[in-house]
Amino acid sequence: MQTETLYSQSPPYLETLNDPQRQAVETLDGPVLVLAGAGTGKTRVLTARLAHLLHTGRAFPSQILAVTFTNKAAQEMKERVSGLMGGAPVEGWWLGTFHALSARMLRRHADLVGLSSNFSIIDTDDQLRLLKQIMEVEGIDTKKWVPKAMLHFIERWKDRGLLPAQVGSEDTGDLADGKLKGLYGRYQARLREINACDFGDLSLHMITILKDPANATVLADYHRRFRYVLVDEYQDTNVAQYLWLRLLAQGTGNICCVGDDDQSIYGWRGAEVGNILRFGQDFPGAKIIRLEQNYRSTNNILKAAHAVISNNEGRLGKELWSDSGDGEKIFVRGLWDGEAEARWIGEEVETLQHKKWALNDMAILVRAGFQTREFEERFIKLGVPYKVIGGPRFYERLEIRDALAYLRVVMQRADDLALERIINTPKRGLGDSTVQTLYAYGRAKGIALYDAIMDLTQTDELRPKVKTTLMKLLDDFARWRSLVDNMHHAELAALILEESGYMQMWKTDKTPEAPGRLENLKELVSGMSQFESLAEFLEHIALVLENQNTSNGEFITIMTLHGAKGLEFKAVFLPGWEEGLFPSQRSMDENGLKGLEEERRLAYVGITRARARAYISYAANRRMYGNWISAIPSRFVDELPPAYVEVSADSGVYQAGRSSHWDSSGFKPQATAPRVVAERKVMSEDGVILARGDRVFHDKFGYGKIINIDGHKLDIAFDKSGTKRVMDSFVTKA
DNA sequence: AGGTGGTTGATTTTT
DNA sequence: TCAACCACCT
Repeated sequence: MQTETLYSQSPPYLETLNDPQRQAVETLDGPVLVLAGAGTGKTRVLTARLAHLLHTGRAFPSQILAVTFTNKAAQEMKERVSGLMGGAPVEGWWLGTFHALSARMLRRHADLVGLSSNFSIIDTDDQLRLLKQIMEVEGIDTKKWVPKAMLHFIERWKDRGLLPAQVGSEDTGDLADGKLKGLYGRYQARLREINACDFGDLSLHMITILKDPANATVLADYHRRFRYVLVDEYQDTNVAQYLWLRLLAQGTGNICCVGDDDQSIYGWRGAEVGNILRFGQDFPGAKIIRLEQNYRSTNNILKAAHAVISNNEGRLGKELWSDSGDGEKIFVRGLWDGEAEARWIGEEVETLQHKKWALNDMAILVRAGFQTREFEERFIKLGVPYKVIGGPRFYERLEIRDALAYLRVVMQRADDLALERIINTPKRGLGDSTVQTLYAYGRAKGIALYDAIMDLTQTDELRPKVKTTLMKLLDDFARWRSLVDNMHHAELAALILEESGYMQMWKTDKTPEAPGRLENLKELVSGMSQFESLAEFLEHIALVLENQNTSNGEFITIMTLHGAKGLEFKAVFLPGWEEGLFPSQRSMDENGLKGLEEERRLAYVGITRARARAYISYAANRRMYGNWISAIPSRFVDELPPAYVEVSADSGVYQAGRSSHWDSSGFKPQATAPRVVAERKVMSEDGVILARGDRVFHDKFGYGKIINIDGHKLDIAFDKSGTKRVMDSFVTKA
């Protein structure tokens, strides 16, 4: 691709860009939305744009606010821009995730929302414990109202930028006996008391600060500071983040958002596709630039993906193309059951290996985590090395969280959640009842647990043994705290873990996990050295720590579709394309058309991960939660145009496409309602014509009666296994 | 404090 | 089906 430097007047980072890319880089003023389709060189544009701002002298690094969603993206941007700028590290700019940047700002203004600047950032686990405690105090039945579900509502309110007072009572309904709004208020108050924020608070508090006229100088200061705002993955922003961006970008109005509405797949955790769809209205005078030339996939793959996503209504619209030729068709395969599916994929993987394709070039992308098992079992049997991406992160591990809790209490004695976590770990004989007494006292006095212990150990209210233990614990913490400034934090951490008896606890533990946990603790301590201070380390743990993929070598990747966003593989396997599994029933039940469209975007993401080959499969029977479900192929399979796919099916399995003319009469799948088409003649396995009311026999479910006919799909009330939907070719007339 | 049986309920995940 | 959680028991 390296051509003559005929246009060498322009800086090198501009030369290899295509026209729209170049436009996206050079349109610096005013609001710009770059609609960057999959594989269209988004990162190149982002980094070139940053380089351009610096190169042209439009801005110093410190005048640029560049926001990403993940630390990985932030890191990559940092490295690549520095590469474009001739290797010099770019210092002093505001580049990071929404959360990290918000935290950085909030630490400067914490007092404006009643926090002090050393606030803790709590994770989901702590959030849940906190809410549960509040619910118990408020006398709400935590069986009937599951704290996790209640927390979900609170988080969605936060995502929408709503403070407790702004939540409409119609939003809460009878949730938690109609007390959820109040619980949200208590939850926020409690967070303030323990000087902590949850993730949502980071942006929420900043919005509160920035939009309060009393803090006009703070806002003005940021406006003066940030001349250019750049946002990656804009389709994943929630309303609070949108408000945050709008407030900060108001100064110059120079905001550039990059994203792809067709790849918005995080609606369930508050992302608002509407943000990107409404960009033109939200930022008047906005330029919209489309990147549609794809450098990743063949045209068959792009066209098939486009055909699927075209069924969505809420789109800005864009069609990818490539100059790399049509390539191979997508393989669509129907199989008998999940096991057959795994076997088939295993065979295809081996075939590709014989063709000298590397395992690292292949991935299996599933809708839900439980689907990985069948493939793991198969690959173990075949001796094919694989790796499942996902699962618990390092810092989510029990022992790491315990260790961090010790450090948190050292740093911030008001951190009740942390103290509660380790007060009796290792076992010190401080049971539930003791903790309850301490909490009750603290609540009554309105003081932190730590201070409650200080008070109560001065009295005779506690049993002597408990009192001594607590005094010893306070003593320990006081000593550790006194060492913070005089000792290297990694050493201090090791000392704390040793002196507290925490290390000893795992050394004496005889469970098989214990050695691994000790290993992790050592890793934690040694990993601390690369940070300046304990405070910086804790911030990093809370906001920045990545799941590192350290392992190398040859393996096929198994992961969820969500996890695959942004990645690409030469060959991609997409199993489980069945109604109910993908699109997920729950998604459709809970969010109707919106849910279905998000599932469809997920399908789009999946297909567009493939460079050269894509395999899509569905099983006619699948075991779910212990019983067999007969499944029908996903509607997304039907949405793949025959021209771009090669369809085949095991004998006895309904073949998508071939006989799909049954629904070719202008019939469009509906979002929520079951498909209903005119009743017509259908045939059993042996060619006998079936009608509603007929008794039939099914291999797995036994005898039953047809209660409804929908195309080739029959609703059958089985005598033993209830009503199920099966394909006509699976039954015989009884 | 530690073990057991019975119930429940079960996507997607970053920070 | 199966794992996680909790109430209850020893």
